[in-house]
Amino acid sequence: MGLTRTEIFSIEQNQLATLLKALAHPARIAILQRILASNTCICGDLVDELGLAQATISQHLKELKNAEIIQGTIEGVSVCYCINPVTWKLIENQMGAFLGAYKQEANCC
Amino acid sequence: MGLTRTEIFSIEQNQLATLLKALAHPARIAILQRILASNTCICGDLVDELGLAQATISQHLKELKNAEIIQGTIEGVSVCYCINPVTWKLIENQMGAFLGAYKQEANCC
DNA sequence: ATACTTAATCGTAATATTGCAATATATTAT
DNA sequence: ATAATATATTGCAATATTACGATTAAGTAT
Repeated sequence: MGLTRTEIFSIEQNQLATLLKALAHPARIAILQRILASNTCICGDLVDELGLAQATISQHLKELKNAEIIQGTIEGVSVCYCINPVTWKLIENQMGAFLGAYKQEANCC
Repeated sequence: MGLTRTEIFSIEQNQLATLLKALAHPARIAILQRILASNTCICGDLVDELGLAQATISQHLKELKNAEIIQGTIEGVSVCYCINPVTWKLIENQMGAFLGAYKQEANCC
């Protein structure tokens, strides 16, 4: 026990949960907002700007990369990260469908 | 260590992260989809329909309630859950702003 | 009151996450 | 080749999450 029983849920449910989990940390939201702000890619400026240790930032970046939410390219001695447009679109679509399924009705509990 | 350093992030970043964390589990997504499907409220049908123990479902419901994503009303011997429209709208707005901030540019890494 | 039904809570084991110092790796500059 | 810079990885401690059996609480029926 103590392990999410992914086998009893649909691919889509697991996929959306995984994507949301990757987003569900203030540091990772801050990292993404930082990337979104300067549309051009960014690297270890994050370490200076967020107040977290370099190892911690690197770990969060790795998680975002694993989820394919961002992608990084080596640029000389530093690494440039940017949004993965495919996954971003996927999140928009999946979340749009999920959130949009709610039709507010009068008779509720 | 081992504890999220919420103090270095903005209220909004922490709030969005908390909401997404509450959504970021396939069981909770399944529960919400079940509630969304029959717009009217639901109770322990969830225990029968999802393949998880009653205690586990109850715990997931509690988390969704804590995040104010759902609300429950006692209805006789059972409990009826439904979406909290205020929080749902909040998620839509916050996620919309967050995801919408991405403008796909040609020159990226 | 007793039995029954439904849901919440408690306790616990297994696993995952978060954060960071220390170290390793890789690229650039001298 | 050596030094400097930037990022990744490792190891570890603290904490959180997930799942479930067992129990409790609270309402309904007999």
